[in-house]
Amino acid sequence: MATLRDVAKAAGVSVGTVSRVLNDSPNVSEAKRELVLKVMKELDYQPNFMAQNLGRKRSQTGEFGVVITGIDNPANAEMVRGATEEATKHGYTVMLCTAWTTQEIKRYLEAFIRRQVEGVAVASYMDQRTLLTVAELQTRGIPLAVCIDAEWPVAKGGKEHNFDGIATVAFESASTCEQAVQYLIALGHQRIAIIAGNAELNEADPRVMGYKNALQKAGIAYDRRLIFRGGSDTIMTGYRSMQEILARGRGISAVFGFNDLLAIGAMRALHEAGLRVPEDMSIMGFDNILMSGYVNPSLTTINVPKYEIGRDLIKQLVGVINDEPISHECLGTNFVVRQSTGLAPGSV
Amino acid sequence: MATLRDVAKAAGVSVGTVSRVLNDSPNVSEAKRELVLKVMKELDYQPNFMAQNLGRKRSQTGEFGVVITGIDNPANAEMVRGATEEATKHGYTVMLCTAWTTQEIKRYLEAFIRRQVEGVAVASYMDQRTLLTVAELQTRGIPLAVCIDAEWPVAKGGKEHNFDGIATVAFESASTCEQAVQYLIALGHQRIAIIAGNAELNEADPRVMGYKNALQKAGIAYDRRLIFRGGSDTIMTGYRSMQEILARGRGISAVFGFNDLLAIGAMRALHEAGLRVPEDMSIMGFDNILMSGYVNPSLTTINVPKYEIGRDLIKQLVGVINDEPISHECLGTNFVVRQSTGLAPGSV
DNA sequence: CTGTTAGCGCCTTCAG
DNA sequence: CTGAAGGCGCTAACAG
Repeated sequence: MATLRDVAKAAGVSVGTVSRVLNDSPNVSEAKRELVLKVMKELDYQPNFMAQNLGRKRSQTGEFGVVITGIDNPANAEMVRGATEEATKHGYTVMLCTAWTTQEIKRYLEAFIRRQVEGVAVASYMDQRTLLTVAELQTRGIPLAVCIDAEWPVAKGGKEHNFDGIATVAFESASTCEQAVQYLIALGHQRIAIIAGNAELNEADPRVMGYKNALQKAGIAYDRRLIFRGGSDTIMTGYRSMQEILARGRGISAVFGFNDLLAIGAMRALHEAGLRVPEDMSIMGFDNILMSGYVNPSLTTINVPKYEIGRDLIKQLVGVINDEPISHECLGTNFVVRQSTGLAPGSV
Repeated sequence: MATLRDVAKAAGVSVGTVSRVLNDSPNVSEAKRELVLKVMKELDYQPNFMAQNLGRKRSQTGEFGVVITGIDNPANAEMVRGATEEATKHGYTVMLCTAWTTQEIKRYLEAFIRRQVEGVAVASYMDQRTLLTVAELQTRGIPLAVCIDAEWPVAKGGKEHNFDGIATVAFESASTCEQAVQYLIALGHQRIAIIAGNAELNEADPRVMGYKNALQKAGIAYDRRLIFRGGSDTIMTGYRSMQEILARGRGISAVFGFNDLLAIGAMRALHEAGLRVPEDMSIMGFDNILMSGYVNPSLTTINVPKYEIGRDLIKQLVGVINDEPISHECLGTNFVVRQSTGLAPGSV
C-alpha cells in the first residue's frame, strides 16, 4: 500500500505538493499536478481515509447517514430513494441503517457519529423517545434532519422538544385524515375502526386527531375500543387486527389502517373470512405505497410525499453544511380514493 | 472533545494505561481501570475512531457493508433483515447501500473500502459485470461474500469467474422452476410466457433453464417470443409487460414472473382488463415475498430463502475474519402453490 | 507556487 | 502491571 510519502518521493516532490493535488488545491503548477497524478496511478496509490480525516478540523467524509425504522415498509424504501438520489446529486453517498427499535437506532446513530458522517437524516416517523435519542446528535455538532408529523410533538404530558437546532421536514396529515374520515362518514359509515399498528396512540397523532375531528363534526361519539393496536407496522399485524375486529363484531363497517401494509393485511383477512371489500367493509390506508394501486381491490389511501421527504431531508442537510440557516418545511398530503371504500352496508 | 491524553492527565495515569482500559486489556489493575472509566465518563470522553484505526494493522471498525440492488424489492429487504440480525449477533453493525446500477455499486463499494469495513456482502442477484466489479475487492484484502444462482456463472461466451477467494451463498432454483413449470403444463397450459423484468436473459439463468427443461420434457417447443423483458424489477414493469402480452394475444394462458413484484403487477393489468386469475390466466411468481400471500388472489410462487441468504452471507464473512477457510453454500428453494394458478381455459 | 515542519489522537512496542 | 517514546498517513500552517 503506497503512501503519500512514497508518491512524493517517486515524483521527486514534497508531500505537501502531493497533498495539494490530492485536495484539488489551485496552488499547484499544471506540470507537477500531472506528474503527481501519473505517479499516483503507477503506484496505485489510495489515500488513507482515516489518516485524511484525522488531521482535518471539519472532516469531509462525503457521507450522510440515513436511519429508517423497518426496511420492510415500502414507504420507507421510497424515502430512501429520494434521499439517495439527492445525496448523489451533491456528490454525497448515503449510509443506510435499518433499525427496528429505539435501542438499535441509538446504536446506529453512534456508529454514524464515530464514522463522522457529515449529517444524519431520520426518515421515519419517530416517537418521542427516539427523537430524544436522536436529538443528542446536535450536541455533537452533527447536522441533523428529521421527518415529523406537522402537529408533533404536542403530546400532553410529553416532554416538549425544541427543534431549533434540527432541520425538519414535516408533513401535514391531520386535515387530510379528517377529510378522509368525513368521506367515509358521508358514505354512511358510523362505526369506523382504526388499525394503529405500532403507532404511539395519543391525542397528538395527527391521524387520530383528524379521525376525532371528523367524528365530532358528524356528531359521532369517539369510542376508543374501536382502536386496535398490533405492535408492529406489518401486513401480518393488519391481518391479525382485522381478525380481532371480526371476532369482536361491533357493527364496524369501515377500517382505517394507519399504513397501507396494515390495510392490505386487513383486506386479506376479510377475503379469507368470505367478506367483500368494499361491499361488506370499507378499508382505507395511509402512505400510498406503490403496491396499493395494484392490490385487488385497489386501496383508498392517503398519499404521503415519501420521495420528497427523503429528498428534502438531504437538501436541508446540505444546506446546513453550507452554513445556511436551519429550515423547517411542511409538505402536504392528499386523499386518494380508489376501490376499497364504498357505501356502508344497508345504507342504500 | 476530550482526548485520551486529557483523560490520562485527569486520572493521573499514562496514556498507555488509558489506552489499555479502552481496549479491554487484562493488564490493568482493577483500581486503575475503574478510576479511568470514571474519569472517562466525567469528561464524556469519546475515542476518535479515525485515530484508533489509523495506527492499527488490521482495522477493527466493527462494520460490514451490505450492497443491495433496489431497496424497493421486499425480497431484498428480507435479506437485509437476515444480514442485520446475524451481524448484530456477532457485535457488528451493518452499513447498507442501495444501488441500482453497476456504476453505483462500484461507487459504494469504494466508499466501503475507504471506510475500512471488515467485510462486504452483496445480497442481490448480480449480473456478470457487477460481479467483476465486486471481485476487485478481493485484491484489496477485504473479505467478500456474494449471493449467486447455483448454476451461475456458466454463460456460454461469458467470462468465467473464479470464486476461490469469495465466499458464496448460492440458491438452487433451476430444478424448482422446472417443477413449477411442469405443474403449469400439467394444468393444461401450453403457451407459457415469461416476464423477465431486468434479468439478464441468457441460457445460464436458472429460471430460464428450468423453464426450458420442463418444456422440453413435455415436448413443447421453446418460443423466445414468449419472453418479455421490461428493464426493471418492479410492479410497474410487470403491469406493462402483461399489457403487452394481452395486446399481442398469442394464446398465452399462463405467465411466469421472474419475481413476485412483476407477477403482482401482471395480475393488476389482468384485473383491469376484466380477466380473471386464474380462470382466464394463471400467474406464477418468484421470491415469495410476504405480500404474495396477501394479494388477491394469493400468488403461486417459488420460495427463496431470503432471510437465510442474508444471514449466511454475514456468517461467512465472520468466518473469514476468524481465519476459517472460505466456504461455499447452497440453499434450496421450493414451490409454493397458492391461488393464482389453475387449469388452462378450456382444458376441463 | 513549493518544501518543511508540526501535529491530529491513538496504538504499540519497549523498558522498568 | 505501568510509563515513555515512536510512529500510523495525512493535513495544515509556515516560510521561502
